[in-house]
Amino acid sequence: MSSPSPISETERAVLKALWDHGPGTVRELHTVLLDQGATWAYTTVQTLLTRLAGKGYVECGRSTPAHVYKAAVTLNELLQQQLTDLAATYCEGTSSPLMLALVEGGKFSPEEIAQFRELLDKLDGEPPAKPKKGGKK
Amino acid sequence: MSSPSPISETERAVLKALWDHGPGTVRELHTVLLDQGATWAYTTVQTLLTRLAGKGYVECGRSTPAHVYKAAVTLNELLQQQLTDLAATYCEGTSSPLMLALVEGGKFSPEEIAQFRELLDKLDGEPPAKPKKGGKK
DNA sequence: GACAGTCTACTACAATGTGTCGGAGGATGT
DNA sequence: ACATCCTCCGACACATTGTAGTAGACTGTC
Repeated sequence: MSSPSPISETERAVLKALWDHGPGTVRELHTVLLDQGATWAYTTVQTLLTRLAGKGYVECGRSTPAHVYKAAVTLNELLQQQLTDLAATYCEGTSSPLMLALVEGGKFSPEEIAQFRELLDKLDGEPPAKPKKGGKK
Repeated sequence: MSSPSPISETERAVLKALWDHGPGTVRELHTVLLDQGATWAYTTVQTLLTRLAGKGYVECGRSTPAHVYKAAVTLNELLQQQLTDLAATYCEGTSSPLMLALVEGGKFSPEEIAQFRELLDKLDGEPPAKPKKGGKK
């Protein structure tokens, strides 16, 4: 079920490079990463990419001459996954404790708070895509 | 500081037992866990407890005859820590992307949404609980 | 068609982290 | 003093992670 393979530190760095830089070949990503200060060998990046692909976080386009890798998940999706995982792990799947902790722990600016309100409004307005009967509104 | 030692699956189970059951000795916790279906040996629980203590998640009261262990963090604190960690890892420390993902991903009930609004109101009302000196702009 | 350069696939390996305990030796109650 | 119960330390196999080398397929160019 929801056993999202964990992403390690280094794998994350590669995934981020993919997000920032967009799809690319091993060589391209390797260059990008070196520019960012990494010191890995070409093959290391390749391994990382392969592992990431194995875990489903990136896709590998089999083109010529070199494979092109691209992120298979967005940052937002990844966050959602992690959050879901947290909820499952600690709160029997419910998310409200997370929300509580987030609001309590995160120091948000008034602007952000306002933004969140809008988010909530939107949620309220158009519930899920499934029209639950009894529009209790 | 920001390197909260990770808690493993099994360690988490023990921590949960501590939360649910309250402070207790190794033997007590062991019993509780067996009841919950675990099949660990007494010493396994002990190891887990020790590791948890080493990581700072539980405290060990040196009483006679057996040490009494108790959780050193609450669920909420742990969640906050994990959330902070997530934010640091993926969003350069900002929490709003998390909020966004949470709201988008979590299917909240109208009641919960209303509850969140209240939370936000509270935040809004009494902003900086800590008067940071030197009004950093 | 042979060569040099580029790629991918496969393999390796040490360092950690995890899951699981066993046994030695000290403290305790009777 | 004896039977217990407890803690401390050490152990071990297995999975994951970080890091990379090598062999062999491909390809564009004389």
